[in-house]
Amino acid sequence: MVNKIKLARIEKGLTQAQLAKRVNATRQTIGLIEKGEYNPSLNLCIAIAKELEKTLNDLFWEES
Amino acid sequence: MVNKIKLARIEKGLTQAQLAKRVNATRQTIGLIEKGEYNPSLNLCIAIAKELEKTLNDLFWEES
DNA sequence: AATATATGTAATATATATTTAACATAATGT
DNA sequence: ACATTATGTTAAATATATATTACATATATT
Repeated sequence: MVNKIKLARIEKGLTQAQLAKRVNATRQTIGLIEKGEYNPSLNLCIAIAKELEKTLNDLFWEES
Repeated sequence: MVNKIKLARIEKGLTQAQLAKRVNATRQTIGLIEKGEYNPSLNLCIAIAKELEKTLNDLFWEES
């Protein structure tokens, strides 16, 4: 399963480092979130979503 | 502005303590989230949304 | 071959979310 | 009046998200 965040980031033509800078995070944090090994804060999720022109549901929600 | 989470919780007929228990959090944490003074973790947001039968966007997303 | 870029990963430090415990108040029921 | 329930709030302790620094690798470019 390829990550939705990674896909959205690549669609926007951004590197991990570029996205990190725009959301005031580090490259490492972005990498871990994309790996799905993280439990990021709501504010960071919102910042990422806005930067990638997606919503929270688009990137972080899965119907079960 | 009354909180969307508080509204959804009351609609479900739950107290802060009851919701807290169901999402493995404390009453205080729920209270602070409802006050909007908190930056909760994504996992907690997801747990709250599922328990209240809402989505992340319903409770935590605002168009700007 | 050498350099630059993008990403993976690990150790330690720091900031902050969350818990625990406690006390306060308002509302309700007996 | 008394007890109970729901919520507000605060202080200190604990867990964990995030930053910082560093090194490694793979790929592309010159």
